[in-house]
Amino acid sequence: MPNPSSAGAEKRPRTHAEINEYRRRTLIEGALRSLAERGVAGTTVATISKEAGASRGLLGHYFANKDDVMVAALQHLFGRISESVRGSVDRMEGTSTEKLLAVPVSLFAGATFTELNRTAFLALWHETRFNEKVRKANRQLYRDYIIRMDHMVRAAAQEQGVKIDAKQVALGFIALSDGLWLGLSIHDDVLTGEQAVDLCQDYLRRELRLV
Amino acid sequence: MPNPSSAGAEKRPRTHAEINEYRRRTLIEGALRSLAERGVAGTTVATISKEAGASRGLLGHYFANKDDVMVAALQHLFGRISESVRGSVDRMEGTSTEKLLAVPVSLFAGATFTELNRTAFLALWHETRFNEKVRKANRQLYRDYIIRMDHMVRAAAQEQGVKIDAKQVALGFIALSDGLWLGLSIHDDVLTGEQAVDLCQDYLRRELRLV
DNA sequence: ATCAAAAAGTTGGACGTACAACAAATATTT
DNA sequence: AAATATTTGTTGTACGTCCAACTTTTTGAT
Repeated sequence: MPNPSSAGAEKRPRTHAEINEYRRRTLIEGALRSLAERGVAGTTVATISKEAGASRGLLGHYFANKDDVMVAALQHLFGRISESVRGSVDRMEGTSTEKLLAVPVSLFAGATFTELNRTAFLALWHETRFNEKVRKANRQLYRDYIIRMDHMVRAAAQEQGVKIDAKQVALGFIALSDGLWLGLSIHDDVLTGEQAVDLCQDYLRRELRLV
Repeated sequence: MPNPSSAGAEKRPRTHAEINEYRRRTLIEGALRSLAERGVAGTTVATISKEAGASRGLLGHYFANKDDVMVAALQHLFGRISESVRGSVDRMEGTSTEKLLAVPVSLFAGATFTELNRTAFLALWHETRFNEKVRKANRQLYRDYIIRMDHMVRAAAQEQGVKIDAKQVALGFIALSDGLWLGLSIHDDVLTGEQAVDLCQDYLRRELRLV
């Protein structure tokens, strides 16, 4: 009875409700670990189950099929990152502009910008293109993300008294940060997280006419 | 004896040299089509061969294994795009600044920014992360790409008489355009090619203090 | 120029592996 | 005891690679 590789010494759940929550979570996290380590082609029901410390068959008990695990994994990963960013931005004191500039900091911070998150994201981005269910889930997640960034940019622009196309700037920022996530994911040696933050903040400052 | 799906009415090659060139090319193009249509997990020796109008066994005659086909496909795709961009930029009359601003135009032009190119690139980006050979090939291609962009940015900056970190701006541009390629590849509805060009040119103009 | 031997190109089947999904049996909680 | 959780074995499919047979082009001796 192996435990999930990276879950540490968690107390074993006893009640059905606990078990259910625990298995779902560890299976999803196992899927993310497997995707990060082996990619889409190398991720199988067996590798996911092994990473989750469960048997092959158990996956079928919690998910209808492999595709559904991928959807859940995408939502889990996106949710984790977006909550982390939102949490650290909402918690801080400051103007709308300062909050906007804090987004890239949070996005490229150690807790979020991990090897696992980057590589799993790349794998799921790929999956988005070829898996109908994953594409639909991703579409919704991105829609919300764009709206949220649009609001933040709009607020900051109003604060600075500049008239800009907030939607366009939001899309530019998202494209830039996605590109940096992707680029750094592929070439670890080209760019550091600090440079990525600089590039994003620089972009936002210029659009807000702060430099 | 089926012909390659999209090759049209090409004359059948007769000499061994012609045959060799023809098969290599059609197999690589078949691999790109298969990757674009089916993704990494769905691309098999059989799908590549079918797209190329060849039998399964022939792939082994031209490539040592499937990985080598992927490497060749990446180099082919990257080379095709980079030659297209370089060609249209070198051909034009104008200042270094104008040439730099023409890069995104060429990058998001119809001939280059196709569904096939975008989707195949995403698949190969994914492959880069999990396939040693593909990663090495991609690393070299990107190194050259970064150097080329760095030179162009440096020349434009000198022309405008501004002092900027050319390497940083080059990386920012590459990240932004990669993000746009990726983003547009995933959500066809969010952004048009024209908007992508605007975003890239806007970025470069601000960095060059042109706005 | 001819034509048979050699080389290169090409095919489809065989082999061992591995996959996702299913099923039947066992263990644990309620 | 009933319901739920879990494991292991099974099934049919599909994979990459290898290979022996076959076809077409090239070579070179005449």
